[in-house]
Amino acid sequence: MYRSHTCGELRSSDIGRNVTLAGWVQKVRNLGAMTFIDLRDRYGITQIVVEEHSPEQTRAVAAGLGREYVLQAKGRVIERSSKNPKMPTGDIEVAADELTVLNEAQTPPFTIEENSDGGDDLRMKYRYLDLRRPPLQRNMALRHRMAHAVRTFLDKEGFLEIETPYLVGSTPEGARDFVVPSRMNPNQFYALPQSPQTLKQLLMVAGYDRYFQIVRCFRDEDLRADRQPEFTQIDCEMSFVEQEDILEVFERWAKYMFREILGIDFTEPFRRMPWIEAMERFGSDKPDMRFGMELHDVTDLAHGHSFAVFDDAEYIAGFAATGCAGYTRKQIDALTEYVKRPQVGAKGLIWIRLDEQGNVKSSIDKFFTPDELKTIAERVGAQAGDLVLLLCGKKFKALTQLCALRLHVAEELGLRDPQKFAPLWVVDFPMFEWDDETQRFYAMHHPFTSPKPEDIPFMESDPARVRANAYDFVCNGTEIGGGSIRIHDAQLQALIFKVLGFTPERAQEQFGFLMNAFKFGAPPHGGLAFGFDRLCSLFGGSDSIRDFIAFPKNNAGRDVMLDAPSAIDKSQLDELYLSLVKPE
RNA sequence: GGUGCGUUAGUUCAGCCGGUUAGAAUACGUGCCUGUCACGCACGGGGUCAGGGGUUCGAGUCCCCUACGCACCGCCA
Repeated sequence: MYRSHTCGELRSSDIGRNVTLAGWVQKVRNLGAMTFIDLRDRYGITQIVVEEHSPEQTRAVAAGLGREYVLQAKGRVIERSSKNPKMPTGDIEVAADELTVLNEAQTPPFTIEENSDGGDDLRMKYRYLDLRRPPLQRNMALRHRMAHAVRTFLDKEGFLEIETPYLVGSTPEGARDFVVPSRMNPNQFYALPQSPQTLKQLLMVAGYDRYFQIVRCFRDEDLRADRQPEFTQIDCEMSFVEQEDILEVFERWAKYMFREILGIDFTEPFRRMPWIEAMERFGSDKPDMRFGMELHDVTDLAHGHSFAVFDDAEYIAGFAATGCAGYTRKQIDALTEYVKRPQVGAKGLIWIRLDEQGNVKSSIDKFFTPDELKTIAERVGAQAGDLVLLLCGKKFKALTQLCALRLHVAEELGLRDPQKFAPLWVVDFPMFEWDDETQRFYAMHHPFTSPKPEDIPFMESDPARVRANAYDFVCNGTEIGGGSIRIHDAQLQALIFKVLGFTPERAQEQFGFLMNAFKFGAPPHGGLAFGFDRLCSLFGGSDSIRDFIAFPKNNAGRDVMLDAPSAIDKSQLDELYLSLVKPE
């Protein structure tokens, strides 16, 4: 028996027991006649004490220990003469009778403690060491508990977890596919699924009216802090449902998750907001609702004052930065610099200061009377002590820039509290999105999304006007999930493909399997998928999903621990009928 | 495909306007220390300043290229 207890479980009630612990040596504090050893496993840390009267052999082992040695300690639980209230096990320690080194360890390249001294890159290279650290172990445990809670809830609701294949066919729309060559089918390729979208719709045709899967998805696109080439979705689909039925089930699910995992009760229904309203009030289809500072259109008030910047702009809007009237010139300049960064892309920033006495001061004093400025300030909801920030330009461009500025100011004001959660549903997304580059419409969600029945008449005359039965679940400015009611009618599906510029032949070639299936009795259906990694990072209070994935990829999509991707042997290439071309 | 920032001891970083022997903290090693828990004290070892090229009497420092890392834009139905 290697151990009788873990390193996290002994308490003062265990005093007097003979125990055996095993774990990793986190720290050795040698005081001369006595030595303290912090022994760590994933359950916690227990202090082992070796004293002058301990057996000679034990003292010798203690003297030779290094960091991360794997150690077995046998001894008696005793009360500490000086307790450590910071540790759960801080009232006791184990007086070692016998120490056994189960394995030695090289000195690790960074400290394996609550807060490591190692940088991201190094910790990624030695991920197995980083994963020993308590924060990562908490994250992995959180992820496990969340996956478990998902399955518990959906099982109770009658959902079946059904696995779909990872080797599937390539799809032209959407993200770039990862492809896998087929040895048995020369010059042909599988693709790894970007999502099991069409497969789960086929399961609906097959009558599995409540399906879910916690499933890996693959997209060969550039990475971000919250984007990995392989990521995990909670993928769900239901038959004989309308949008309202799906939102009802998954709102209960989300509340269940908040309650089970975080102990937070949401008694009120989640907010709902049409897409256009989210864009106009927050400049984003995933607004952060933890704080106010909503955007307001002031175009009518701003035009016609001989201020060319405004008069030339299609849209002028802004918001009141709460309590920022005291911002110095330097701070306002910094905000101006911020919006002028290429990532934001604004040309400049207009401000109106509304001080505590109600006086106005503005960068556009020359063009507006104080009363006119006050009217603008009132429109954006400014109170005394606020700083009104205005941007202008093309409508959605200005709104998007204002969104960035709003989040930036909120960050500065500490309003983006990771302990606070503001969930909402964004609904009524547009069906199509125009792409200037290719001069055609793309499906904003995906081409199987159903349009609002009342908008179908505009499908060919004014596609931009058509709204979809599509919805996103948003929390704290992050898109956590999204879905739609699908098309189950082959004719309507054919019409959508037409609007998207598919010839009937091409639609048949790419999605024939789905359209054929729809001829055999497809039920009305719809569903949604949640980004599980993002959900974990949201619940874990972190911005990076990498902290919640055991073995993530770096910025360039590389696994620096495995050193993948890598070259393969000529013989492997030959088997696959592949030859390599030198990159430019 | 693009933009910005970065790369100096095992690690995290400092290193001014280009100047003579490149520092700190921590980790590591040795010794001392009976209540530590960020133990303390003393001593010690440890550097291809990412790589290459250039400017200069002289480059960690300035310029160019490359590699790598991070963040972002494009992209992500």
